[in-house]
Amino acid sequence: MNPAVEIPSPRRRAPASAKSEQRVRDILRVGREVFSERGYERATTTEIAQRLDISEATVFTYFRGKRELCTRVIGDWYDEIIATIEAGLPRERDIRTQLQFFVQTHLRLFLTQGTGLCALVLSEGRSKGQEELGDALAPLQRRYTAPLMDLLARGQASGEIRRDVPLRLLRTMVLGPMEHLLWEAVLQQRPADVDETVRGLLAVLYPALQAPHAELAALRRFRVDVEAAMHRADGG
Amino acid sequence: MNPAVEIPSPRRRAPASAKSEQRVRDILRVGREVFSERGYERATTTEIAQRLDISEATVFTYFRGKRELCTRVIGDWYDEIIATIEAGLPRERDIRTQLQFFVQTHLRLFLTQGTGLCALVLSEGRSKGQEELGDALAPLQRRYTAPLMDLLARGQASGEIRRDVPLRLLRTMVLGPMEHLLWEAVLQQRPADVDETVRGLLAVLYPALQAPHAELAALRRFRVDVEAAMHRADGG
Amino acid sequence: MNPAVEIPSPRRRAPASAKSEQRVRDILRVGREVFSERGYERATTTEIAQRLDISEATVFTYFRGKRELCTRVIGDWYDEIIATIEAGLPRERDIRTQLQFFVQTHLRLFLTQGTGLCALVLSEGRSKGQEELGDALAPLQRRYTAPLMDLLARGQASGEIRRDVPLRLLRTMVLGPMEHLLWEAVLQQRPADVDETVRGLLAVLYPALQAPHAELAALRRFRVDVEAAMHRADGG
Amino acid sequence: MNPAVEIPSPRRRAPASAKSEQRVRDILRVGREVFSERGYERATTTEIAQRLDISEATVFTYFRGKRELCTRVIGDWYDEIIATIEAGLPRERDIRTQLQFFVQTHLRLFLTQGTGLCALVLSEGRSKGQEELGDALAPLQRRYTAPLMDLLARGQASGEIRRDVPLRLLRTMVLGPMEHLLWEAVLQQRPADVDETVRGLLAVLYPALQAPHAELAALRRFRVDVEAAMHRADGG
DNA sequence: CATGAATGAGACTTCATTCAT
DNA sequence: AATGAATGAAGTCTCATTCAT
Repeated sequence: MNPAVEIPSPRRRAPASAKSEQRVRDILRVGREVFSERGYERATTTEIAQRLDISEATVFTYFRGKRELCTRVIGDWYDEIIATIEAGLPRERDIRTQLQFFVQTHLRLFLTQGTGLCALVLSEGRSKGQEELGDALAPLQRRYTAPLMDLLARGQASGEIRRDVPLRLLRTMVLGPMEHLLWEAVLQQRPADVDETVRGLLAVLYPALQAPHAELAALRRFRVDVEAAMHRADGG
Repeated sequence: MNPAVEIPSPRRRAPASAKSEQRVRDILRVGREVFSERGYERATTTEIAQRLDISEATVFTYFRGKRELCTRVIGDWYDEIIATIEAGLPRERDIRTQLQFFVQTHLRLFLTQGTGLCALVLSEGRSKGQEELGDALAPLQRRYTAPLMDLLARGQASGEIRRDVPLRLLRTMVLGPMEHLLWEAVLQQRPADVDETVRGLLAVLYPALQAPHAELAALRRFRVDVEAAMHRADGG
Repeated sequence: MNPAVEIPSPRRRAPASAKSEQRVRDILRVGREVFSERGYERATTTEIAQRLDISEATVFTYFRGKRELCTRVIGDWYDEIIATIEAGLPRERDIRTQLQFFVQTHLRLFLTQGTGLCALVLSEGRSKGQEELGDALAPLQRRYTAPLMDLLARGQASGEIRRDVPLRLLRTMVLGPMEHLLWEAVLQQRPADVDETVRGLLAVLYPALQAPHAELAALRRFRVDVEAAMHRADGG
Repeated sequence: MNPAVEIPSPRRRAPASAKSEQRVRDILRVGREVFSERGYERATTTEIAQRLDISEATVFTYFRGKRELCTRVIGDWYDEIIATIEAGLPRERDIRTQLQFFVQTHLRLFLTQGTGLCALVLSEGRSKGQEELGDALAPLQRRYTAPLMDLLARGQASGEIRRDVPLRLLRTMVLGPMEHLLWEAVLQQRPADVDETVRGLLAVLYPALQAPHAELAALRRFRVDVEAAMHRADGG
């Protein structure tokens, strides 16, 4: 028994019934709105409560505090993204197609509902004095980039992706431009044409990732294939 | 001098002596430190004043308030970057060399002191009720990317940079990975070897920007056209 | 540089001018009132501010928080007691006289203004979760009992106090009844006749402390001395 | 049963079944634990409910509120002590033996679970706006010290205890050191050897309470008279 | 010009208590 | 009888900003 250790008085347990689960969802939903609109510091528990027309105390019945709520908001959002990617990634297709899916899905999710959250993560996750949040984010960040790393690794194994450059750098080449596009979108409040952007991005990006001469070979094969297909269509 | 922030706008007095100007510079310098270390909300006028060993009230003698000080800090920072790039860019050398200078200079400036300011801009330019700042930022953002856009355009003109992709996208391919590298560096507290990093980045990046050989270019265009046609057929 | 260490934003320094010292004194004075009337938990910074007709924020300009204010209040009070004892203790007189001074001074100080503070220290200094306050008190507690321990030790050296019992127990025999008297006074809100009480207490207490047969010897000597004095008065 | 707290006073229902009584006992038992560990203010109904694994609301079904529960807890505790002493006191033995029983029983009861409750009484019986509790405590306090007073009175009657000092003071000499020992034990987290402590305490204490020999008594009275006369001459 | 001093406004958080079910 | 759920009221503390000197 160390006398210097203060035993904290136990917190109220958050209920777990159907009704309360709804409450949790409501608070998370509105919390996501407010945090993404205002950022962590400018978001207030008061505003979250007001938008739901509930007492501020109720928010604290379901979440230990502002910080935990924010962590949950971000965590849930990551989970959604990760789930969407993992569920939809067309693993049987070629690497380029998978990459395109990856990029497109991300941009769509971010641009349609997530610019605020994106900024939240980007700015709150890194500034000094936010290590708790940063720490909570680290594993999510890993799970979040895992599919991409895996994709690139498989590409290297199959020879579709160049092997003369560390994976880390390739990842940077993919995520970097994506983030930059988001940043532009955030600053300009302009929600851009995702599909068009993705096509353009891939056109520049993929050659950089390909094995040095593979592109030429692939395009030639492609041309031959298309030609053959046309012949089949014409003649058959 | 950035037009959006150049009015000193003191509330009661307009100091113009040499001593006053030194004060303004001091406050801007320390303000930059503090804002970049802590972000806007977590930065306090108290801390800024204490680091200068002056009274908090003095800060308010020279700046209308925290917000204005922050705007000036950001504006000055942009000005510096722009000036450094514009002054040093070796316009007589080939495009790759110029690009390398651009990338290297940026990474150096950012890694030295700019990651915090970068996040500051990101988080402040956005959230609700901060439109003023966002508006003040837009022209800076434009001037800031101008040298790069110019560089890429000259590259296209000279045939060193591919012409089959919009400039905007090429810019994204340059700035995106740079920013991502910075973000990684900050999160991992690993002060990265700038020169080494720049070399690696350019090795992957430049080929993607280069004008491809004729056959390659034609094949690429072909592929893009087919894809677009497919999309039209699919989506309508 | 450990990224997990959060650098706290620096606190405002408490001013040190004559005016501000007066403020500190005022707040300590009223803080002493309120803490002693209500105990730590029920005392509020709001009430302290209201009684002084100042803003609550002002209290926090001069003290880091409620806890620090309370610690200062208690510390100052101890200091007063210690100073009074140390200054007034008649070291040239016999042990009994010194002990009487010690007991009397304490009871007077406690009963006239300190019952609330006494209860504050007794109850707040020991309950779980108050270790910070308890720790701050420990050295005071030592300084506070030091004169008594010294007194008893000198008594043992001179043969006036029995040596067959550990000092600790003797100290308990002195402080215990004193505290009990205070406790009674606190609970009954009855401020008791200090002088009368002290005389009675000493009459019972001192014999218990004396060397087993010393009392008899001392009283005999006393009687002889008084008689001699009377003779001198009559005859001389 | 303590008259001041015997009314169960449920707000809406008056449960009287065996099951209900068990609930009341459970809550009182755990309430005692929590109040004694944390003190009144820092104890929470949440913690009491959680330790019993019942709903907070249930506590309020059986007690009007926190305050009433606390009053009952204290009352029951007093009742227990009083009952234990009254039942076990060996009235047929000599006074010293009875006193030893009294002291030993108290220390044991206190050290087992009572130090917190002791402080609880001390802090709750006092501060402003708590007069109700203080009033409820007074009769308990009286019943609680009654056996000791009786003991000492019988000692005086039989000549075993000195008669030259008011009973009240003798009581103080007994209870005071006991309480002080408890306090030390709590502060030092050292669970003291009760039997050893009691022996030591009695060895110093009892002689002080004993009727002195005739000469000694006369001399003591003489000394006190002289002192009183001096005081009259000096002050009054 | 510089600042010591003060503060209004508001943030997060806790907890005893109520009430419908 | 028991409780899930909600909340009013209150408390501590922070900070940009003002103003007289």
